[in-house]
Amino acid sequence: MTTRSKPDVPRFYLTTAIDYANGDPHLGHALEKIGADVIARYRRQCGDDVHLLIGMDEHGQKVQQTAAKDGVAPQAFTDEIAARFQAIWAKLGISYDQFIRTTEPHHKAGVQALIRMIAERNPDDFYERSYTGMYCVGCEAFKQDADIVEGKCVLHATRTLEEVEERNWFFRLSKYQGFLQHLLATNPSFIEPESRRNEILGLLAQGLDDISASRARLDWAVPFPLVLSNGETQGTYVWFDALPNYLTATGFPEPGYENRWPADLHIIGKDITRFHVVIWPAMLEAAGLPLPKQVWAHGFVQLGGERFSKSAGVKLDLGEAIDRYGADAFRYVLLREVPFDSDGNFSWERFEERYTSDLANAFGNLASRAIAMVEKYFDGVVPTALRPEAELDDDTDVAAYHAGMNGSRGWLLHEGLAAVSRMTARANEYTAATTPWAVAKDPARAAELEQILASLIRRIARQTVLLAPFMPTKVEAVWAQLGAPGTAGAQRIDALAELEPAGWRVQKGEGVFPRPAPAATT
RNA sequence: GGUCCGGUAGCUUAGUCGGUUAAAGCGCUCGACUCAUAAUCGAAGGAUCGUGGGUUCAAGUCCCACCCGGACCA
Repeated sequence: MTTRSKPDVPRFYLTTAIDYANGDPHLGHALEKIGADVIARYRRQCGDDVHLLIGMDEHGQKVQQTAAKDGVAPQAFTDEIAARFQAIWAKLGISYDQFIRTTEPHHKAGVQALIRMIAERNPDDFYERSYTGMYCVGCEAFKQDADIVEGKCVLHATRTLEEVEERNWFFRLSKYQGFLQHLLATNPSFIEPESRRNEILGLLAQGLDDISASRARLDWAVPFPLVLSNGETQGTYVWFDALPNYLTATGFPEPGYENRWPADLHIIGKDITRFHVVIWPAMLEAAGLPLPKQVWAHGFVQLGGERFSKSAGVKLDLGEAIDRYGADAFRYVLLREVPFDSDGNFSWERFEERYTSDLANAFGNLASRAIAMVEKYFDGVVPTALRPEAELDDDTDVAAYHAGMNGSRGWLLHEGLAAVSRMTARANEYTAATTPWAVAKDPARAAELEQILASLIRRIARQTVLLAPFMPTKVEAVWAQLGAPGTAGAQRIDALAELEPAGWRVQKGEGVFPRPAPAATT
């Protein structure tokens, strides 16, 4: 065992899909990164040593062509795209620990090392094969007849298909079919949710074809380390370049990478499940490396009921969405509205409704009214009092929150938020039922009043901690108004019972979630 | 064309092994309250559970076909 920074702390290495450097970040990218960030923050608040990886996939013919069209070098082109992605992640508060780019020298060396490792361990796994077909530059793939209309690819009608014969390195994926079937049979949670696992099982049952690992005419790529028999050196094909980023990010093949690898969780979109659950484990197995513990495929966001797409003009300006009520509100609404295990919808209308009802009216106003009463009746100092029994009702929801957040039943972040919402509603009901403003009028009921307000502040403090992974900035404003020590984000999220607000000096300030102006409705 | 997933009140969803009047939130309507961000609390209304068959004493919940949406593969 080599040393690591925090030897006695459970580590948690999670990754997101690297994004293709051929356009701007959009809502779909944001959903994945926000979800991953929430999980990362949650685990940090559970005390884990978390490493969140995010990055860019920067090679490929399409990038090269787009750059050429813009009259810039590919590296300069991807530098700018990467900067734009990073700017958005910063704006969204994504707490990534590492940002990998596949054009980094270390990544390129790592990809080559992995390929060589496979070739040494399993000399038959890479072989040469020639192939003839219609090649679409847009797809960077050969197309079948069904996808060709009038000599053009149906997905890229503006580009001309080329008939191409080429000799490539192939990877013997078919050899790993049994291995993969065994993997999913013995370790079903390797891919979740279940619907995605079924998809892969169906795919495996149909049988696997070998896949191409290198491509001709692929200049903007990692040079494939094996030379073809005709002396040609080709570029490494996309998946052999992109997938290993999770591994090369740990320092592979340099010593010490085992401290991080294998990853605990790959978070990806449902469209690339196949690559992460079939090709990637097969590559690792071929190289004799450990497999990641789990792949989680989230769904897609639709926009206003329509499929998100650049070409159809159905898109949402991320910057505008963030500026509306701030990054935190956007993070909250997105994860509340879109189930993290399936598809969901996002619209400005829902955004307004969610923000107003959940954050401004329910949670924001709850904090506001409780803090105001502590100021008014107790000069701002939270009284000491025994917990009312009614507070125990929250325990079920706290448990439901953790169940949604810790992956035990899948990564159901929306259920975590729903649980907090129920706690907020319960606190408002409690306030209405106990009527502290009426109790305050009777000096004989002082003890009762103390209990009510201590309970309310304690509940709000708990909810604030539970919300911290979702709204890292806003919760600190609430935390400060509660007069709580330290920061909400530093609180152990799995030790809420220890939160005791007696003696805190509250201070009411500006509403943390101001109600939108009536005219703001779109 | 094949595989997989989804189609439940205006909207978003929950409905575990099939079993009493199909549940919740938001929105809408009415009532209450006044500590609070015209917020909150309570109540009411609102669903032929995509369509058509079938199995069953009993189906949103199982089977078949079809329609619609999505993803992947070809």
